[in-house]
Amino acid sequence: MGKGRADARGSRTASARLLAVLDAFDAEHRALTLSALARRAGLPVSTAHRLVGDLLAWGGLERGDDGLLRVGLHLWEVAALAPRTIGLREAAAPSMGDLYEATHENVQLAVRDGLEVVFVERIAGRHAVPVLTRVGLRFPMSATGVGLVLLAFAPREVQEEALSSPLERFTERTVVDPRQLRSMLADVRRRGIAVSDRQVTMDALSVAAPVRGPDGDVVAALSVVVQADGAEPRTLAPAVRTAAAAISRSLAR
Amino acid sequence: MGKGRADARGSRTASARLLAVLDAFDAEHRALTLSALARRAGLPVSTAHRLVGDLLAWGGLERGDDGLLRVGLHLWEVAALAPRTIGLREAAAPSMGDLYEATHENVQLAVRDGLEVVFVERIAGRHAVPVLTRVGLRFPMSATGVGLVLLAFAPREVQEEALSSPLERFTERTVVDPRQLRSMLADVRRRGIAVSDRQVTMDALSVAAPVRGPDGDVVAALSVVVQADGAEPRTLAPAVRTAAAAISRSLAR
DNA sequence: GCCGACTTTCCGTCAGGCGGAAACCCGGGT
DNA sequence: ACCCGGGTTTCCGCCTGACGGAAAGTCGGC
Repeated sequence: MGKGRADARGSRTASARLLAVLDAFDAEHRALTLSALARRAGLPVSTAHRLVGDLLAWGGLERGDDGLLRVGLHLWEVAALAPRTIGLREAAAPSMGDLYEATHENVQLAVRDGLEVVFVERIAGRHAVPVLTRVGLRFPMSATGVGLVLLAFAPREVQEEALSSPLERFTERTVVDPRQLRSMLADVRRRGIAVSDRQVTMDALSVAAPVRGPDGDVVAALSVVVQADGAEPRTLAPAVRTAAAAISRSLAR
Repeated sequence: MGKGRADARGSRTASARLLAVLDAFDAEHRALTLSALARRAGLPVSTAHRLVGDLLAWGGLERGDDGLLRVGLHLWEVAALAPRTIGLREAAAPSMGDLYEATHENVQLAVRDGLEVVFVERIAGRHAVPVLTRVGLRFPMSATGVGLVLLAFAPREVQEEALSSPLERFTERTVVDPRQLRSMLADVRRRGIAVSDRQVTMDALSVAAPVRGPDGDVVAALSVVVQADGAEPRTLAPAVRTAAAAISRSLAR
């Protein structure tokens, strides 16, 4: 019988099939052949072929000179209308620029989706520490600086759920004990700033602050990532906090 | 040919219907009620209702607290995998940052799609001239700086087609005579730089240079937009050209 | 020239998409 | 209180056009 994922294949709606085609792409698979795509989507090739044809015509996919299929520009255009993307970016860009100019380090903006954070914008200097986050990527909330902020200010249910599932470990310093995490979160709420010290990679440290929407609830988190050794988070905190506040202010209008 | 418009409603494939739902959103309509959406997509409400349901479940749309429908984060995630988005952005970010720091003006990156340019990235300072372009927006090629660059280096057929259709006018200085445009393009090719002087709005001027892919063909255009009066394009040109060259270089590896 | 992997076309079957209609919900006007 | 208009959601019978197996076509490697 089939391998794991291709099971319920007879019983999917037409839309689900089309969306499965899109889901076949991810950060490791940005270019696919038709049959690889069909395989990953759990669809017969002939079906995939038709759906891909529709998507190509629409601009949701494009075929490169090498014949491989990739995500298309038109899809990106409509996706760029997502409220927590464009709107936030526009509002955040100037302050992020300021912060970058002041620090010359990676400046990142992220929002929460479910139990994960999604990075929506990033300004990366050429001299900044290389980090493994990238725009469009998901991360668990428990490790990163932005994650701590977004978790600390998330609704109760979300916090409970996040704390009840086992915490993913990245480094020896990653916090995996729920009790310890809980007290860190309280600390974040009190100080309005989060520090993730080597919790995601051993050479990086990030300082994050909440960005608030018009009605005061936290809608995003801003962070700066710096080299871990020798860095002094205390000096960064005020800059990050004020930049985040500036973004909040421009969201308010 | 045409990207989907709302047309003959009976004769559409299932996928086309789903994609029509997405196309109902644009820069002026980022949040829609179900019935408005149905109207714009040219679909019966009940059909739209089902499709929207599928998209909500998948994360392609989300329903705000106000009950309105908006483009969802998950759609944006997969769209972020588009090659001419993420890849370019990553490569371009540092140089764009440098250019911004040197000028403190709007720095923009655009690619060509069909007969139009699409802006894929922009760094906007708080002191920069307000411009009407925005990330994710389309523009005709004939007016903007980036458009001139992308048109000048586009394949013959594209140039012919662009020159044969009537050119859109934005200001009194917009070039609408094909002969004149043709000579401007030759000039752009010769000098490796394009200047759009008040051709899109009367207060702005942009200077653009080509970004080349690994095999030497022009894949994008980089531009700086400045206040039109008093600006001296000649001083900007070298900076833009070198930044664009730096991006080309980092694409080559 | 043969073989394997991928792409594209064809077509008979029948699941499930489609959309009209009716029920439901909600706020605002009188 | 009542109705009315606009939106949303549910229901269900008809019939279309999606589905996918199979075969033909294409390309490249050995």
